[in-house]
Amino acid sequence: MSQRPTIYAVAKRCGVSTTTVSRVMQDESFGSPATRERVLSVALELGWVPNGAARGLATRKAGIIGLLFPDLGELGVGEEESPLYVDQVVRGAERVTAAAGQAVLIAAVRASGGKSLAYSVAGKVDGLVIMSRSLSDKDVALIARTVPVVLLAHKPGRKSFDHVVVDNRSGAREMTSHLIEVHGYQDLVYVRGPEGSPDSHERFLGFCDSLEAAGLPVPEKPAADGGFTEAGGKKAMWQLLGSAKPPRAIVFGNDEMAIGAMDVLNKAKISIPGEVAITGFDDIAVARHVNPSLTTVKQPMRELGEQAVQLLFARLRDPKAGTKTIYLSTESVFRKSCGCGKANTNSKKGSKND
Amino acid sequence: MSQRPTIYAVAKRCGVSTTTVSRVMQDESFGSPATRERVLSVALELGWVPNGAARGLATRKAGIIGLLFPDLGELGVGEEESPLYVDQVVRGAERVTAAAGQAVLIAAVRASGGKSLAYSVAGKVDGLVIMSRSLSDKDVALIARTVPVVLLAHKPGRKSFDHVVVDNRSGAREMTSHLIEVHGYQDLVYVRGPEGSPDSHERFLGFCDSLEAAGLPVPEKPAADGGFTEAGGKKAMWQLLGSAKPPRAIVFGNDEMAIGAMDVLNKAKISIPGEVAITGFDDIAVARHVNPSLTTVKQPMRELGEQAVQLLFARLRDPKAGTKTIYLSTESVFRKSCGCGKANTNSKKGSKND
DNA sequence: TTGTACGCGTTATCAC
DNA sequence: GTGATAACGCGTACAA
Repeated sequence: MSQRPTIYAVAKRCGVSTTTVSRVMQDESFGSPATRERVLSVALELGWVPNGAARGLATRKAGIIGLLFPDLGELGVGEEESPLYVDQVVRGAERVTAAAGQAVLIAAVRASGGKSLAYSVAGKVDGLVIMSRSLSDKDVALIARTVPVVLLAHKPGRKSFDHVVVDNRSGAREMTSHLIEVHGYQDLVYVRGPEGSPDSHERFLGFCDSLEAAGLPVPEKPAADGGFTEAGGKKAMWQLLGSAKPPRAIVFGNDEMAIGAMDVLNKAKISIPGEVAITGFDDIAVARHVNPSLTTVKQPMRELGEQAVQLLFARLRDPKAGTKTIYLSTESVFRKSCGCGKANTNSKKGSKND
Repeated sequence: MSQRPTIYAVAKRCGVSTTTVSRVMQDESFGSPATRERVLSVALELGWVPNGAARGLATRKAGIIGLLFPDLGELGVGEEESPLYVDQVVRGAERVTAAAGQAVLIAAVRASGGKSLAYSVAGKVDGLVIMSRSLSDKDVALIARTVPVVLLAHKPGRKSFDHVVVDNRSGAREMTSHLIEVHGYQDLVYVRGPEGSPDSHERFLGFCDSLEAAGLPVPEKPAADGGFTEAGGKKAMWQLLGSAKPPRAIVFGNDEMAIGAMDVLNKAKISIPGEVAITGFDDIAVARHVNPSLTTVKQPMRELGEQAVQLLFARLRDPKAGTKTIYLSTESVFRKSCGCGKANTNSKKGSKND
C-alpha cells in the first residue's frame, strides 16, 4: 500500500482545517467559491480520495450494498448458459445502487468456504441481497441478525424477511391456459426441474391450476424430471416418447430442458409444434434463436435486482418497518414452438410476441 | 443502522481482551482451544461480525477489489446481448478474488456522474481493474495515482500500466487464413464496428495480414461499417449485396453483425456458406444456435477477468515492480457458416470444433 | 464561515 | 498465551 495522502495533507496544503476539506467533499455548495476551488484542486493535485474505511467508520455507513448469489458454475450446469440470470440480477442491482451513489459488492457463495466469505462480506456492507440457493435458511437467519437482508426469489415462507419473488405460478398458469385455450391442446404434461426446487414446484402448481380450470385431469406429479439441464431435457423427452401415448404439448420447467427436448424431437423428425408443442420458462437469450423459436415465460430478472435493492434501501431507512414481499409478474413470450406464428394469436394483457 | 455489537462486547462477555478476540478471528490456530471455542460461540451468539471499515482502517487494506466497466446498456446496443461479455469478465474476476478471500466491488461507469462514482469506488478498494471504454485515458491516469490499476482490454499503448489484452489481431488472422487456406476463398471482405473501435481495427489488421500473406490484394479499409450491432450488420449486408460483385466470404468484426447479415441472407435465399461464407467474432451464446451455426473467434472473457485480478494482486504485493502486459490468445471455433461441417476440417493448434 | 478535538471499531506494538 | 494502548483517517458536535 503506497502512502496515500490523507485529509490532513490536503488541509495543510490548502491552509484550511480538515473540517473544511471534509465538507467541501460532501456538500456541493459549501464555503466560499475560492476555498472550494482551492480544496478541490489540491485534492486533485495530491491525488487524494477520501478513505472509504475511515469514512465508513466515522459515519457508520459503508456506502456499499452486498449481493450474494449461488455459484451455479460448480453445480455442473451447462458451462455458460444457466447462471446467466444471475448476471441480469446483478445488473439490475448495480443500476439502482449506483443511482443512489452507492456501490455493489458481489460474492458467489461456493460450497467450500462460502460461509466464512458471506460473513466477511456482511461486515463490509450496509445491507445484503441474498439470492435463492446461496445460503441455507439457517445461515440466512444468522446473518440477518447482523445486517439488514432482502431475500431474492426465495420462497416467501418466513414473514420475518423482506422478499422479492417472481410469480412463477401465475406465469405457468398463463402459459398453460394459452396452450389449452388458444391452441386447443387437451393432452399436456409438465417436466420438472431438480428435486426440491421451489421454482419448479410453483410452476407445476400453475400448470395444474390451468388443467383444473379447463376441466382436464390433473396429474399428481410431473410427468418427468429434467433436472433443469439440457441433457436432462433430452432424457426426459426420450422417456416421454417411449411412453404409451406421447403428449400433445409439453410444458417444461425451464428453457434449457425445452431446448434439449427440441433437439431430440428435431433429430427424430417429429414436428414442433405440429406433432408436439413445446414451451419453456425463463426466456434465456438463445430461446429466440433455436428452431423453431421457443415460446416461453420471461422472468424480469433485471427488475428483480432493482426491486431488491430498493427494498433494501427502504429497510435501511426504516429498520423497524414491517417486512414486505414484492411480487413481480412474468411475461409470456409467444414464439413458434407452441403453435403461434408470426401473427399475434393471443391478446392477453402483459404478453408479448416477437 | 441497528446497534451492531462490537469487539468490546464480545471481549467483555468472554472475559478476555479485545486483542484475544481479534486474534481468534484471524489466526486459524490461536490461543487455547478453550478460549477459541468461547470466543467463537459468543460471537455467534451476539451475532457479531468484525466491522470491515474499522478493520480496513487499522490494516490499511480494504480486502476489496474494484471492477469498473462501461455501461453499454446506455449506448443503445441490443438490449441484452452485447454487454454480455462484461458479465463473463465479472465472473472471472469474482472467482479469483474470492479464492484470495477478498470481495469484488463492481461499478458501471455511466456518462452521467460516472466519474465521481469512480473516485468514490477508488476510496473503497485496494486496487482497481478498469475495463476498456469505462474511463477516459486522463481519468485513468488520475485514478492510477491513488490506487493500483490494471487495464483490461485497453490498447496497451502506455507502458506505465499493467494490462491484460486479447490478441484480436492474431485471432482475426487465424480465422481469415482458415477461410483462405482451408476453404480456398479468394474474395474476402471485412465489416468493421463503430468508428474508432480499437478492437475492430486490430481485427481488420489481422484480416489484412492474412490477405497479404496469401498474396491477395489488401484493401485500404473495411468494406462496410456495421457498428457492431445486428441492425448494422443487416445494413452492411444489403450494401454488400448491392455492390458489383458480392464477396465470397465475409469476416465480420463481431457476432452480432454476422447474425444480422445471416438473417438477411437467409431471407434472400442466399445459401450460407454455399454462396457466401460468414464468420463472426466473440462467440456469444447464440452463435452456436443460429442457422447455420456461426463460425467465430472466441474471446477468453472469463480468463481476462481472472488474469486481470491476478495481475492486480501481484501489483499489490510488489508496488514497485515493472509493469506487465498479459496477452491472451483467442480460440477459433469452426462451425458451419464458414463451410466446415461436423468433421473437423482444420487441425490448427488452439482451435476448436463443435 | 471556519477550526478544535473526540469518537468510530479494529489491529498492531509492546509489555507481561 | 494474554492484556493494555496507541494508531488508522475521517466526520461532526461544539466552540470561536
